[in-house]
Amino acid sequence: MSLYNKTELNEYQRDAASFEGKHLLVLAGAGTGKTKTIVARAEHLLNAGVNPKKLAILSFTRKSAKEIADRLKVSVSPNVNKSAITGKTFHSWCNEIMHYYPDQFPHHSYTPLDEDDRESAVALVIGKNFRDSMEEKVKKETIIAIYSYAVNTLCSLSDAIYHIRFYSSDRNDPEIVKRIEADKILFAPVIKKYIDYKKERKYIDYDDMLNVVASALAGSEELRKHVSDRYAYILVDEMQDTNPLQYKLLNSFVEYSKLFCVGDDAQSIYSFRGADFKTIHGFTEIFPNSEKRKLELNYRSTQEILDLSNWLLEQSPLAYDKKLIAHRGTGEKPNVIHVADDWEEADLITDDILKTTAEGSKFSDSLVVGRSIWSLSKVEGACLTKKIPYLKYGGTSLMQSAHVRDVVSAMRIATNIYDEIAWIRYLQLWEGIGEVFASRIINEIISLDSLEKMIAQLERSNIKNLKAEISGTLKKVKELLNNPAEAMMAALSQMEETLYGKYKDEWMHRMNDFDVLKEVAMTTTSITEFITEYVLDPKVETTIKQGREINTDAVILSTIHSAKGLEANFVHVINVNPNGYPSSRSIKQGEDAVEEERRCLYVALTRAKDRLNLYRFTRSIQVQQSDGTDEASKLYFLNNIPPELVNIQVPGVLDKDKPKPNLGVQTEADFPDFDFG
DNA sequence: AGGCGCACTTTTTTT
DNA sequence: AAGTGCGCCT
Repeated sequence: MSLYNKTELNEYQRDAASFEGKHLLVLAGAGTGKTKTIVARAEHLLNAGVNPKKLAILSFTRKSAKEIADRLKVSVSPNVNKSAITGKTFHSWCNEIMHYYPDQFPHHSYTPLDEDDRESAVALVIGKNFRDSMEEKVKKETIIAIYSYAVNTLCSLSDAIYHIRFYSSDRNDPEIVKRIEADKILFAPVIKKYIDYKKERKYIDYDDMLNVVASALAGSEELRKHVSDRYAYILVDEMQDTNPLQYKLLNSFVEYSKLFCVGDDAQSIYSFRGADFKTIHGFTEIFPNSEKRKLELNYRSTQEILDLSNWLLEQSPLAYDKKLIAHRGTGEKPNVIHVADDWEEADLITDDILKTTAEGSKFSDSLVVGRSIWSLSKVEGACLTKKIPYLKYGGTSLMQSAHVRDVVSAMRIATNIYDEIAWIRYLQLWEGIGEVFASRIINEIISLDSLEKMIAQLERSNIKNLKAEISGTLKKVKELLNNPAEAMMAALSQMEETLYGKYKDEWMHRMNDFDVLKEVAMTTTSITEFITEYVLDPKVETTIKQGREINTDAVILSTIHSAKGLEANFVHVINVNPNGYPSSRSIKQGEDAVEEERRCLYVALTRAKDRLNLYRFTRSIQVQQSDGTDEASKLYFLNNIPPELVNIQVPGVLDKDKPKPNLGVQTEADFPDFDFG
């Protein structure tokens, strides 16, 4: 069981895990035992008598944070309090800190806004009149991208505008400088209004959670001392994805806590959230009293898989200085498989999965990855028809789907009556109430100081056939503030008829999601806590039962981003086509974006232990051959792939080699008769 | 004027 | 799956 005491660690991993100095960065390539080392470090500390509550185990995503905590619980000695071991995201950690120090953080009780809510809030702030008064249409997505980039990278509005809108242009070009200034005049008032709006309505967005805590800690030595005492040891996974705002947060712990960070610059794929993979190289300069270690021996894959991965990085103009060496030795060459379309692709993949399971492998030995969760839909369909159980990682979670948001909106109103975004959604659900009526009603009630008064005013408004359920649901939920599961079921039963009208045939299917939601609700003690949980940790995995029990063996369908940290015997990477790797979008954005795409594909390739299959469309290759001059074809990552690195399989061509039956010779081409009668 | 249904397009990645 | 645009209905 114990990782640390047994011979499971190599000397480099053990050396890192038992580090005696202050701060350490472990630079570790894919498959070199990054998670193992961080788990061993935690175990080393716990064995030395450190209270598990004093460990902050952090990562960028929920999945990898949970992974470390789960593995630690298995390997740690039985006399350690396992319930105190938790993996946190930076966001959930900051939320926890706010709750420990409620006097320093009045924001601890604010309603958290997820990305969709934030879009709604910015749309409200822009407003129709404001939008019309502007010379050019201001898109809410642009405002959010600029604002979020500025907050996450601690940069000025001008720099953020440059980065989001004029990235590939010359920063000092007078024309660009002029356009940035013009944008500033346009965007600054909207951003100002959004910040004021959050304060007024008691909202807090994802970026605020980090920003509020990082700034408070930076500004108070007293607070830093207290919080550092609470988290004496900070372990950070996926350090290469850490953005400047998170560096600022960590920087408040360098005086009194010890940092232990692991990462791999070649796996940095979160620049859209402000991470810069080069920052990790400056670790020892940024944090005083720190050292660096390296792990280079790969335990996961065969050499053939690593040869292809290494080759991909070597093609980059950037020097990643990575050459993974397989401890396991050699195996099967990666396959590049040509398919006609994504239907054939899905068919081949699912056939392969069935073949491996027939030979004794588990479904979970297969992993299918794609650039977006949406691109995996054909594979999902094929799994359904062939009765292959699967789990989906990434993309829109169950809790962000429309029908769940509908029910949660009633719960949000009951806890924060000024939650305008929830009011808008809730009111528009009901027949006869659209955008205009909803905002008219909200204008009438939002300044009242209790839900009762709001409901009374609502009932006075002249909506014909005002349904009793509109106020009935809210009243019912209000009575159950400390029983989120009951409150949810009550809201659901009152709203069911209306929701059925909205979702029609889909409703029976969507309704099942509330069973999962109810279980989440039952682990919380108030609706406020439930809503925070809902935003910070929405249940992402959609379990498909397929006539089997939940949590049984299943194939994993995942985005590359969500697959980070995963591994599997058989890995299928779909749609490895020109215009996809790198994506045409990234080509427009310039070289840095293209390099991030390269790292994305690298992450995908290095998930495989024994067999790696890459799929690409035959037609996209033909297009490339007839016109090899366009940008997408030139940059395509599989161009000029040395033939000895892969097996290229072309099913159509193989068919041609089969001997053909003798069917006689048609001497003249003709068309069938057409009936003009 | 405002709501609603229908056809149509468009999807990165995560907290 | 969810957003957008358009025309019809109340």
